[in-house]
Amino acid sequence: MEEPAGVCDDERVNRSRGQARPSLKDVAARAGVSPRTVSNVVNDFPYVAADTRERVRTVLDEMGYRPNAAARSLRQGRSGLIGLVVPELDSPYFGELAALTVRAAETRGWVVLADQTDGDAERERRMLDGMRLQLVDGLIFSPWALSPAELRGRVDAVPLVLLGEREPGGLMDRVAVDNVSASREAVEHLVGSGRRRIALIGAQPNLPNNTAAERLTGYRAALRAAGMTPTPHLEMPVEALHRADGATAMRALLDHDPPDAVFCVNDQLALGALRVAYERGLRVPDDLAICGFDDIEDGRYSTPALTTVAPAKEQIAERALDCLAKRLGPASVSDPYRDIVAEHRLVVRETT
Amino acid sequence: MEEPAGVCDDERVNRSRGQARPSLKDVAARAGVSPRTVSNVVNDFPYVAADTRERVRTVLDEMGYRPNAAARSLRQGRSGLIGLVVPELDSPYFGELAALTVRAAETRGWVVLADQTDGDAERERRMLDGMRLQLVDGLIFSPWALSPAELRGRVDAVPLVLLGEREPGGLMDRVAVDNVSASREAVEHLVGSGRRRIALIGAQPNLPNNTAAERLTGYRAALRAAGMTPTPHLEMPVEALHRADGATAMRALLDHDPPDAVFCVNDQLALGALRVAYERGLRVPDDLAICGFDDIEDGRYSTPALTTVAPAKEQIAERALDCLAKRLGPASVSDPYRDIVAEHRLVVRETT
DNA sequence: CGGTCGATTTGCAACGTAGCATGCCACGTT
DNA sequence: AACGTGGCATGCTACGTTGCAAATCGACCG
Repeated sequence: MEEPAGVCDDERVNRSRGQARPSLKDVAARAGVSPRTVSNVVNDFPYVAADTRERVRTVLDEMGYRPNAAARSLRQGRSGLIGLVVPELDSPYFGELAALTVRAAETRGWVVLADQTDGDAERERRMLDGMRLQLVDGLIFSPWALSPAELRGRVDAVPLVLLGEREPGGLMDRVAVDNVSASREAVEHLVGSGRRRIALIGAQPNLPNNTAAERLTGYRAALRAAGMTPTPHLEMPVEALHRADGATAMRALLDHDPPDAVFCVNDQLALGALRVAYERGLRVPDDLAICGFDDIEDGRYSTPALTTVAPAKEQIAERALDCLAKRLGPASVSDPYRDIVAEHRLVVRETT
Repeated sequence: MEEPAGVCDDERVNRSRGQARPSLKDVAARAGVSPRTVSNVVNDFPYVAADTRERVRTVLDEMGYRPNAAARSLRQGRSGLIGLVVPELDSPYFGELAALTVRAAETRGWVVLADQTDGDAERERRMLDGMRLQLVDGLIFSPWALSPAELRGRVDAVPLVLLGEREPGGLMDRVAVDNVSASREAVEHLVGSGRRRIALIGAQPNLPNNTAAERLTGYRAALRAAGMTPTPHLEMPVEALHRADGATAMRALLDHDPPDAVFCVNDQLALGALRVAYERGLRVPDDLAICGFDDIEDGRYSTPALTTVAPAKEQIAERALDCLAKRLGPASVSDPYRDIVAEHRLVVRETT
């Protein structure tokens, strides 16, 4: 480790590894001012003479100074990073959500650190308790396998916003659509178009995941409201919420007890089901109606195009960031936790 | 949470709200050892007596100590973060790539900071030069709008791996499939199945993006090899590489000069084209064959399922991380830059 | 019993930055 | 001429951590 030598004026542009990046001190030495003054220039502090500012700016440019994020973070106690933890980044819904979150965070000067848990409880725990919590100013977390009790038990001081999942103690901020109402509307739409044997794909009896459970609740409510009786064997459980699982469930349904409509708890399942309908030679929507949830882009271009429930994803991202911004503000501690309901709407396309 | 009594009174500024996270010093005071010893325990330094280690461990647990990432990063000059910069996180290909990268990085003890540029040149520049470069140990960058010349001009502070794009000077590591060969194989497959009027969707004449250009080259090569002459008006330009663009291009083709096959430079375009074929009542693959590129999951479940070129995405992620790991290692400086070719294979499904 | 060695523990310093308080200067006022 | 005053510049310090080297201790050897 050697000194950057202050006066070194050889510009090594194409060198594989230039010397260490200049610090405030290096710039200060070159500009003939104190490090503190350079800091004042960098941070646009008011009392800096115009010519000094000019000169320092020039040197800053020359030397290609960039603030050291670690030092800043250490000094100010803020990193400007927020964590986004979702089950999987490669599922369309979470991909879109991640994109929207990154975009929205950018306008607030935040950088997003994205992580996925693959729906694994252990990994979810690690995200909530692990070291990287010391790295982010706040966390947006979409739980999957972790029970609400465990969520409540977390000790950390970092502001946390839950997506989708409600934490029963009311001890955390949360943003989600009204899954029960939304599902109910969707299924009522199926009922309204004359369907009588309406199945559901996507029950997850062994997971504490509220989202699927709430959508199941809405489905049942719609059936009952129409004078039908929810039938257990029309409620298809799935391992995961991918296309393959939707396909498997659809095959099982068709083999045993063909319905005239399926409500799927997400679009991926619906697209899997749609594919199976095609394989079996069923006409959609004539022989079988299909409705999904999430309004992922794939569904808009499937053949036929998928009817679905569209949650206001931008709103979800924005509101989640709002929550964090509020918690990171001055009055953070005392504010009551919020349960924000994002909008949704039923988008009727060609599968119903 | 109880008030830690007694010895802790000498912490004055540290505890703002009684909830401040404990530092090594706090733990040390409570355990009756020096901060350095606590550090030794945390880092599994060998020379620590068994009972001391035990005692310190207990206190660490009690106080819920977590290392401060900023301080560590400042001290060691390494943050354990790597940046992943892609055009868009919500496009299936990059979503899958991001997921694989995050997963692979995890096994190496790295955390991924995901960013998207929306294909905007200015934003790409910002990513390459901006502050967050001071935050990450390395960068995996998938350029879109930035010209190779600009790439070369960057003052390199951290190791950089390019995805897809080749930087002509050979001054950077790069991982990509052999786009020319892969495209050629795909188009040869179309030729081999008797197609004679083979269009391409996805030319990007105004972008320096090599990927699309290379795939165009492969397409032309295959045609020539089959004794056909590439026709400009069968090479459809697109604004972006989304489904909508594929649909638009397909409509234009069908309106003016219907082909009997289309090779699309990515799957999203192909799915958009497929959708239009359906709208126009064309039978796929009888009337029109369609082939894509990327092997995104949607294509496996579309109706009919999409023939495509499958790049070895896991390999791309792993190799890119390999490059970074190597550059971050001791012999970093002198190593020659590598141009890694990832594998690919043609996956024939139902659209051809 | 002095000396040496290895095991264990510790103090000091520094990474780069920004908060705080103070010092310096020119200018205008009393 | 002494005294504010406001604009401007700068030391000093701490944020939490770890590399380095030195200090402490008991045990063992000659």
